Amino acid sequence: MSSQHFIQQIISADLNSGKHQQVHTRFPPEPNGYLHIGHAKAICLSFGLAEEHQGLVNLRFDDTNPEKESQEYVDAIRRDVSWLGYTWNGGEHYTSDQFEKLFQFAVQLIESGKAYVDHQSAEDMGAQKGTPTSPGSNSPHRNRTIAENLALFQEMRAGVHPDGHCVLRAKIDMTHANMHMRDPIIYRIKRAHHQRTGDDWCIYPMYDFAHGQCDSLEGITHSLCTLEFEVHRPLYAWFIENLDIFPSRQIEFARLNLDHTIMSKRKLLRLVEEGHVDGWDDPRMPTISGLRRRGFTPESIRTFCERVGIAKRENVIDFSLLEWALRDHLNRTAPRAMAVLDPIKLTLVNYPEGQTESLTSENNPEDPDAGVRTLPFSGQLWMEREDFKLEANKKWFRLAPGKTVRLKSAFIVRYVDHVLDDSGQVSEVKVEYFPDSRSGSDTSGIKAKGTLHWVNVDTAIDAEVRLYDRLFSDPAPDGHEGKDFTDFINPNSLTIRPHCMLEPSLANADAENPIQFTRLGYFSLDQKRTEEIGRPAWNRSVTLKDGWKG
RNA sequence: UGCCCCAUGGUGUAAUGGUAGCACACCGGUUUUUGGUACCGUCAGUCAAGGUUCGAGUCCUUGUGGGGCAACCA
Repeated sequence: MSSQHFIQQIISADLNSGKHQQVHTRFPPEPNGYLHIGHAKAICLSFGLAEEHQGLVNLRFDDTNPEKESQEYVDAIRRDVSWLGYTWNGGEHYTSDQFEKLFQFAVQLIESGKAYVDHQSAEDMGAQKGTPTSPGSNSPHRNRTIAENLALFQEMRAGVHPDGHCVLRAKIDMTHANMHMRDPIIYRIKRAHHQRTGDDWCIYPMYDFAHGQCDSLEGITHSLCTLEFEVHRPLYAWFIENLDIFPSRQIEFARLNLDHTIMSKRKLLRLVEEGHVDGWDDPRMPTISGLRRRGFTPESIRTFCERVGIAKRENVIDFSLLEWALRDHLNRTAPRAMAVLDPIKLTLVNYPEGQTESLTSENNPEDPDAGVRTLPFSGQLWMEREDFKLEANKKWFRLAPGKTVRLKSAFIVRYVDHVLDDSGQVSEVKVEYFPDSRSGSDTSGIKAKGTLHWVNVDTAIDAEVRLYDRLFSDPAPDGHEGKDFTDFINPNSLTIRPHCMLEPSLANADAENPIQFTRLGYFSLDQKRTEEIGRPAWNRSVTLKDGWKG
């Protein structure tokens, strides 16, 4: 029995005490942006907890601010949650479905003398609110009669008053130590077209007046949110108590922070709008859609979220944990293939002119069931530029004058000569091969320390490969006062290799099945870019761990 | 000069008054037709001071440090 985090403990206690018979959670995004890895943590938590207890999860779109929200975001959110592998078995809900009910709640509050209409300007109300260290003061409209408030609120709904002319406030305590309890605004007038309710409403409830009540109406037992809502909890409970409805409970946990990236929707939106990235799904983005396009798997993200844990303390997770989760999954599942990213020619001087042959190679040494594939081979191959060095020491296992290496799943070869191009760069390496060193039936007795990947020239696929580095060069791009996070954008976050050489089996690849390019990393086909350029384009999702301390 | 939350190796997270453990990262080794994987090992931690207790990472007090709270945003 593994240990439980504090929310699991609360749930166990509630189940054991009989407070609840079933766990019912919800994931409540505002459809005003794309989901990111931080949301993935919240999703895994709420869906995971329900799964654990055979409970229910609702997907709820918190759409109380029509000016910032849109259907595009609703669709993207649905897609991302599904992709992570979760099903909202408690149904799909919208706060806007409850607008009428919420209006009635407000009326109920007015009728019990706990809400009033205020006609002051935003500035005046702000001034009366006080500060965290000094109490606020009462509005001159605070003691209107119930009848007056009822009439005015009906007028607000009926569109009698212009935008911003008045608001409905809860009557709590203007001297409360918690700013959120100082007569919070619960309804405002806003003539904005809502993507679902159209122009039915010109007044919209505020977050605090909608969230807890929706939780309650949906029968949510445990309403999980991030720490910044901690100070809202007394208000959340106040509405539920004063409305006398199902007692959903809000519990807060620490949000996810990742080093070398940013996690605020507002800032991610700026990256998109200012053209720093290709869009919300740019493979460098920490969005779910970006990670998906980058080649991350749902399994890896879920593993990551598990490892990150749940607690109340502020945290910054190493990006390497995310990379580890991906490698861990793909090492077990991704088929291997060979590709040369920076090709130079490798000529076997003693290989019979015009001859070709077929070699076999295992698809995944970690998984015998993955089978084998055939590789065309000849005397004309591509090899990686960085696998050859003119001057090498004893620690260099790859090709160099005097060195002998194994070509993966093929033959052992020994350096003979090399050719320089006009600019003095190595353009071709010539080697002799040992016919009796064939992989699987090696009788040569020759030992080679290094193994190189290669691709046969005649059958190679020409492809674009996109290599990514972190988007920000600073571990905390938004943590510097006086500096904008865009100041820390890494100018080398994307490297495009326009003409790479891939083994022919990769002709059948698709975006859903990541591949390990032997010795290089995990890669996945980029559907969008492939269509754009009319030939294969691949993304490097993550490199292999590089144990070489050269 | 307020209120609320938090504090365990570099990072994250366990230990529910009774042996401070796990993972990632780092470093080293073994195996290896991927300088990958796997396996083994090293390094490294309870913010401070008091108190309660046979016994405190855990409970209490005070301090220190970090975070949050004053949108007609969520």
